[in-house]
Amino acid sequence: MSKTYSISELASEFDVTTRSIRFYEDQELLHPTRRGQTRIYSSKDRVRLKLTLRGKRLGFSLAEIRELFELWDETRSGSEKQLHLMLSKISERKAALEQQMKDITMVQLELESAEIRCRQALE
Amino acid sequence: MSKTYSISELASEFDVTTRSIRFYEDQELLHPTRRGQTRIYSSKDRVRLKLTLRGKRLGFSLAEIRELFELWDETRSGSEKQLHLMLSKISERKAALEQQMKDITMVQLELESAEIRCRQALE
DNA sequence: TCTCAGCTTTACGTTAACGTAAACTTGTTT
DNA sequence: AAACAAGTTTACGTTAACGTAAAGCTGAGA
Repeated sequence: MSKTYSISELASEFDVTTRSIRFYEDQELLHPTRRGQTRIYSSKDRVRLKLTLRGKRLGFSLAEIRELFELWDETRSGSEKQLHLMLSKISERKAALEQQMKDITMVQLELESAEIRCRQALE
Repeated sequence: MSKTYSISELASEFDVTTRSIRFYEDQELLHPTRRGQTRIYSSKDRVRLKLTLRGKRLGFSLAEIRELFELWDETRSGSEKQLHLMLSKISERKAALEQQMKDITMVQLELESAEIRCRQALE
């Protein structure tokens, strides 16, 4: 038996509300089992939560994240068509991330020069 | 007289709707002048629109973007306090961007391995 | 003069991602 | 037994960032 987690453990570890975690389940990003009516999260669920939050920080919608999860799961048993779909989704994402990298670099430069301007204004 | 732009010029250049551009004005991100009732955008407005869209791609809210614009403008005439506030806002933003860089790198790695897995599944 | 593209304002509608409150169960401690 | 912490469902509320009519003004061309 590998490790399991309660909802509040995950909530405090990743600093999100239990409401959010349940909402992610509602959106089918997580699939905890139950002991009685209580949710039990596997380490797979934990990883998915981490990935979800990371995706959110990058501006992915929950629907997009879910789509990637599903495609990923289908990859094992995926038809050739599914696999090509996955590959195209992946390259979409990669392109978006490269654009973000560029954006970040630009904004960092702007922040640098803003900082210099501030420091000069302070003499 | 430096160059000016109509709303639809900017809309098509940056591939946003005129609705969005007017909304950004409503949120005080842009300050076009008028000729009659028609909006005239300066090249400063154009730059701000570009920065706004870049900020959005990075997950900044319009309110945050506006805050940075305002602080930036106040920097010229800013008191020492204002300048220090700006500096702290800047370092906040820089930290967030560094986190995003890390996130992107992680997700890129994951996408890479997903891609490899797909290609292997295709033989 | 008419029309028509392009601009305008006003204002209600929509979606995503939760927040918040109410009312309930279940296990544990006093 | 009583209370308390931690979990649950149900469901309405909220905010951001626009979408989408509806209805009107305005200058250039046929």
